[in-house]
Amino acid sequence: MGKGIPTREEDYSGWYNELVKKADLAETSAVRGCMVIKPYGFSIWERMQAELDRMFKETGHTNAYFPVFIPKSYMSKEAQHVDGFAKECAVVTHHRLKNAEDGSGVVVDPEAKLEEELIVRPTSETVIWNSYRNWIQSYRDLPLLINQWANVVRWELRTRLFLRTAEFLWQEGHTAHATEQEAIDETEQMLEVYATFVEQFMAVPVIRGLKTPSERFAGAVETYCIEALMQDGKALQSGTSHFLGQNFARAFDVKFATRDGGLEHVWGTSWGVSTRLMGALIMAHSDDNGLIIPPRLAPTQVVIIPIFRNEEQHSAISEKVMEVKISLERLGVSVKYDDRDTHKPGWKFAEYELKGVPVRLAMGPRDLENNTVEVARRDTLEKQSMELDETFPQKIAGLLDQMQTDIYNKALEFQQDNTHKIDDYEEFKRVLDEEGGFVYAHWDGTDETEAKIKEETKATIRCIPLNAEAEEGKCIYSGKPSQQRVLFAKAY
RNA sequence: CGGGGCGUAGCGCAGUCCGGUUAGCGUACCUGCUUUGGGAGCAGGGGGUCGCAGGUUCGAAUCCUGCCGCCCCGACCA
Repeated sequence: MGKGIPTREEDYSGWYNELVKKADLAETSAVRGCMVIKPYGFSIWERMQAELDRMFKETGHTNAYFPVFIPKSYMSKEAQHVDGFAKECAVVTHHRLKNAEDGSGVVVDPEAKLEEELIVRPTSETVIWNSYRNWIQSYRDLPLLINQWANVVRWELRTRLFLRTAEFLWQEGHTAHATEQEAIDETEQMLEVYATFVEQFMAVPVIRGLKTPSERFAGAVETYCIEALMQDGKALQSGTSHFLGQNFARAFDVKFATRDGGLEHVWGTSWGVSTRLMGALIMAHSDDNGLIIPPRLAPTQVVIIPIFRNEEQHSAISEKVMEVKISLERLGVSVKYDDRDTHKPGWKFAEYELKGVPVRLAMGPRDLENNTVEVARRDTLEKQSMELDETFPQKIAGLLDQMQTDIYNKALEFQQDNTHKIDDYEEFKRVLDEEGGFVYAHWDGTDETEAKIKEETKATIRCIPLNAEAEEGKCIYSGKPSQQRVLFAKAY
């Protein structure tokens, strides 16, 4: 493509990195591992937030906000939790700077050392459950259904824009329930909310499943996840929903009086999706010309570009375009009219292609004369001339719906074409090495086998699929009996 | 933390081996004219602590020493 972005074929990760930057989604910052999300990238994230937030509220959740700092002692209250996160925590040790005595700048004031260090939250279970102790007294206080939109910090060794950054934006739901079953139902419900969002808005098909014990969230009894397949054949974990059992309730002593006068620990869940979804969106659909954004998430669904030689033509076209714009907006379509005379039409065509605007309308003197407009769709790059009659707005709205479906179906077809059922370990290794994709294979259920396979193939068990058919088989590695196939892939 | 690579204009790079005019090219930016149905053309213009600090030298982007930062590959991870 024109702007020096490598093709996917040449250099997939180079393509991804350059696309993120050239499409104005994000850039690296002065702080190692942290990104600046630029206005266009953030507007897509805001579309995701808006739809997810609506879905959370429809399922009874309310938003709240908890502190970015966690007292160090909280982290160690749940033993597995601290094991999972200890290695990647940013720690605040002082609260003041002072001028250096040699005039070289500012230094940390040793006098200002904190009594107890503060951890910059890598996730908020501990600080939230500490509050829940006071919020929950009785079965009447349950269920407690809270969501938080926040930033978190995990000191990752190697980072990539959106896919893995030291600081990232996400939402984290934290709920408390009177019964185990109700908490499990909540965990499963939120997994389904995520799957629905990713499939219906992001147009990315996902596999719903359970993590193996080794991949489970630190402190969870069970971790549910959705896994998506990217164009390079690698899997991306796109959302997780955890059943916490009574682990955090015990760690933070959160008990409630039951209806019959007893005193019990509450049952918890937590669930989250992050700006990593931006990475999934980019990698699932985009091509060598730039981004492809599904209409339901596109900040701008239709861009209109005028083609004119003089001011007279410009104003005549603008007048017509305004009518079209209003008629589309009436149907809920978001429209941008770009009549800047600082860039030529060809430049704008390339620019909006790079940014993935789903539909482009171009109107020039010829169109004005014939009462037509050129309609180009981003996903297929097809162009056609359409009559500007009273059915036109409906046709564009219909086209956007069609594109949403087509983009999903293309991704689904790719996923199906790259999903294999394999029973022979040599074939298993060959496919993962040469072709990538999802591989369904039998597993004996042990950590040892999982670790060995990871060591030998770099592939991990992405999940134990939900609703899979029971099937007698033999573990692909050990040959021991297995009741069900699990999903293997190399992952981000 | 191990291995490799790189720091020169907003971005992408050449120049460094072998020290020597005023540090150069593409792109982007500014001005003007011509252009405008797929990233325009011509002319003119602005923009540089050559990563930082020290050293060698008449003279350092270039040689020496030390430091810093970034990227890629591994281990860790949403």
